[in-house]
Amino acid sequence: MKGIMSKTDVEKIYDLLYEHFGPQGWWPGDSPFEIIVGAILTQNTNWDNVKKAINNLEQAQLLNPHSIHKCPREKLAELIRPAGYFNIKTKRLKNFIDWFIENYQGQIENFETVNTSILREELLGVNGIGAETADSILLYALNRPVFVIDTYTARMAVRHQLLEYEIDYHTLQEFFQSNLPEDVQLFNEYHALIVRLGKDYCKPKPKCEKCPLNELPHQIAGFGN
DNA sequence: GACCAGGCACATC
DNA sequence: GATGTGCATGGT
Repeated sequence: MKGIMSKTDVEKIYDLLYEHFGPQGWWPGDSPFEIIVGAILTQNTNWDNVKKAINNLEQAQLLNPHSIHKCPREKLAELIRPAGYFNIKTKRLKNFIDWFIENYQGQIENFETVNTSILREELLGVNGIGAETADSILLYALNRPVFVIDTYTARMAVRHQLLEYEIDYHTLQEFFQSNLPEDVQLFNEYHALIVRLGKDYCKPKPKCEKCPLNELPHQIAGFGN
């Protein structure tokens, strides 16, 4: 995949975002397991709604794999209702938990010996876990050096013309990973900053006036997508 | 009321 | 292989 920007440009974007927004402190969550639950619940959903669902789970003492495993679907669905798509997300959460307990005894530590690309394939094998959710789990819950792509990333790439063509998930991921040092903390902060950019400026109806990326050399603000 | 939010699987052509 | 659709709550 051919990017029209240089390695230093990709790092320049990071610098601009970091200067503008500062550290984002991702992922919000107190444990790897909570981060995984959040990653599933936040699919196509506002994070504020996810927080309500996670609070409900915490109040019900369900923020651990075995408790969710034993929890009836109806009760689980009711607790995560604020996160939207609660029926499908109940299935997805259960699918993950079943796999996690079956293969790893519900122990996060048991992931440690598994190669990242193998683990990624295994996660993708769970119905309801796609590329972004798998990568979010790998990066934010398990500290693996995997760059997370989301709708904001794709939108930014189009708006700011990072690539000449092909903006599918894998291409975008390769673009960032091949132009950056393999650094978990960098990947963590970079994706979080892109989401912040998306929320503040790179929206479906763009607000480009004060976008920190206006300083980019190739920038064409407000077009695309 | 319309639009949007830190996707994904599945149906259909 | 590409494109369309269902899933759902809550804030702006």
